[in-house]
Amino acid sequence: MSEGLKRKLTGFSLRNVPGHLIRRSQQRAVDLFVAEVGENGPNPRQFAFLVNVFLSPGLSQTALVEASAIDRSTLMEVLRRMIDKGMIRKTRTKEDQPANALYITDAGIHLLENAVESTERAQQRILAPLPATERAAAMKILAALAGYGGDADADS
Amino acid sequence: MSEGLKRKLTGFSLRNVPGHLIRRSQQRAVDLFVAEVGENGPNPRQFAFLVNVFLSPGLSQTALVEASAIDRSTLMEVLRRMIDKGMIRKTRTKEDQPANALYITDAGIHLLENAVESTERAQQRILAPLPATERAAAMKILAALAGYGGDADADS
DNA sequence: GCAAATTATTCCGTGTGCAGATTATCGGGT
DNA sequence: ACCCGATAATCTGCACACGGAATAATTTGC
Repeated sequence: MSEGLKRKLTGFSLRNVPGHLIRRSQQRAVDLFVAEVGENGPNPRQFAFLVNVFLSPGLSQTALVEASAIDRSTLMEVLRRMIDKGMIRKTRTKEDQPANALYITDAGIHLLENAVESTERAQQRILAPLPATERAAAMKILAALAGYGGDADADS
Repeated sequence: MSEGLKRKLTGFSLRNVPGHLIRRSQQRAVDLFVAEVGENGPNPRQFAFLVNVFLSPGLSQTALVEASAIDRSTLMEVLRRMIDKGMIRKTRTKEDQPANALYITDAGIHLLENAVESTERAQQRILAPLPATERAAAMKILAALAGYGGDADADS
């Protein structure tokens, strides 16, 4: 029964599967981020979130879910930890919706400040295997693969 | 204190951060995989693992960790589920190391057989946002970003 | 033949990711 | 004042991801 399968799969290599390459790239990107920013600093998700809250203080969680592409359930956990560590402040806005308004704290700003440089280094290292001339093209390709197709809205 | 930060971060967009684009691409790739292969079929990790076990029966978990790029701890869980569902069989090889030898079952082969076509469709859809002429270049770039640099060994 | 080094597996704790159900808060209609 | 619908947040359950510690099986040194 597996004869046809064998024929189809001999010579098969994960290295020719786009999804696999993307996953490996993601693993490597996170590794480099952590290596540059370090244990104490924010992780990639926290960094993205901190930036968004810094740039748009007072937004609700839902708004930030869209801005930072973190699932709402995941965000609950991430937020809890960031609030515990004092990077973010959450206040129930009585006036508005049943929504929370989120603000970055001074400690959060400090953390962000320290992380900006190393984050940039990490991003450079992510693209480092590519010749400098191809990096812009790579970014375009990644944007396409990420589903950012000719739109203007969505992420910040 | 945050004045310098503001200068550095105004105009900042996650869309210009390679790591973010890679993450989004990965999310999209998994979505497409699940959409094509369906609920009952294997997920991307299971598929990669099944193929590797099918092509190299009797390998140990450690060997397969390297082949399929799944962390050893994660593999424990993934394996447990696959064994529960009867896709994989595990036997303690008394002769060899303190290692387990893994084999795909008939049910696993059947599952794999059903998933091959839809997996291919999923991979095509992943690259679909790119013009056909750029897809080969994209694969090269992804391989580089994944850290597959000019080697020959490693993954199957 | 037995203790020690070696290697593979397993366990544990923490964190991300996501879908579905539930709860909380508000506005409006009556 | 009370119910209703809408929206935001929260909770629950499952799955992946990964490091470090503990455990099991084997081989080597003596």
